[in-house]
Amino acid sequence: MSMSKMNTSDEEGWIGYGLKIAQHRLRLRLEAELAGTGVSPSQNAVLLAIADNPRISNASLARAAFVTPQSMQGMLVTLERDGFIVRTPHPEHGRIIMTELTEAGRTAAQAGMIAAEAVERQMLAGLTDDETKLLRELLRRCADALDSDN
Amino acid sequence: MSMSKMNTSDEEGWIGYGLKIAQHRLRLRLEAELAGTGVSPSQNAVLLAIADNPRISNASLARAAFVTPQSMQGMLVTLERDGFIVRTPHPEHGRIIMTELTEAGRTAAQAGMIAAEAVERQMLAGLTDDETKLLRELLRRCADALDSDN
DNA sequence: ACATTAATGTCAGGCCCCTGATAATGTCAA
DNA sequence: TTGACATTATCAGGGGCCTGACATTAATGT
Repeated sequence: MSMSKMNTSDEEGWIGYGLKIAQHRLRLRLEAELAGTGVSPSQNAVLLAIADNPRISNASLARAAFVTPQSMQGMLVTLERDGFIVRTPHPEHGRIIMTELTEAGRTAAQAGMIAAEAVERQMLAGLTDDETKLLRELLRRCADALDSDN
Repeated sequence: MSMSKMNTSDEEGWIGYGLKIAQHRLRLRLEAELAGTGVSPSQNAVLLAIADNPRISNASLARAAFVTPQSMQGMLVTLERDGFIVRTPHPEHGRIIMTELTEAGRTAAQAGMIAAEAVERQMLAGLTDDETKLLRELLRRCADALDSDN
């Protein structure tokens, strides 16, 4: 594989690989941190989004999480089945269904926020403030370069 | 949202979020680039791993891809069903099943390699060589900080 | 007013990844 | 040899994401 191509900056493999590893471990750590709450990392993100934006619609949640409405629909069905949210039709807009946290949902969201902050802190423990800021900027520039409709 | 919290380096949200966005767009771009080959990004990664390591076992592939043997098992079943690989029992070891590329698999792997390189280039188009090297190092340090068994 | 378009919610089906469980095959020490 | 342990492969079931297809409602243009 790749026999001595020491031309530019290809040392030690692709950035896409490092990206995958970092997010893989981030997910594992967050799963472990959320073990007591009964929600997955993805579900936790949805609960936090609802906490920040009550009575939000399925489509809006999907856009916020960068997933399709069908994917978010599946998550909301599960979250409602498990008692973390309730979904009620919009009083005026006949088609929108509002999603709100239950008491269990608020409890889980609060614990999930603490868990997410703890994992983020652990991930950045070895970085200085300047390095953290730089990393965020580099990631944003990579994402921008990959944007389909730039 | 986020009303002026200019304390340290928390500007513009979490690194975990930026990580998710970058990998999301990377996956979308790679899916588009692989559209003609009939394989997904995950399948492409498996084909490349087999190309680099013929007669590899399911368990070894799973370790290389950081997934469980059960997950890899599902992918191999699909790849064999679609004619990209063949799986034959190991002549000596009795339990191991060797995985090898078919002619279609080799063709797809070659096209997939080109596609992956193209997407990587696009992602890093706006970064200097030094910035690329720094990004790779920062990602590695983040992954190390999250390692369970460090 | 009417037709077209956009937005929303939903069902069905598939892929990728996970945990739990099972079975068969090395491997190695007592 | 035998028994404990590790490795490998696999089945079953679930979560999270996707595309395709559909129906309903809102918004818009003529």
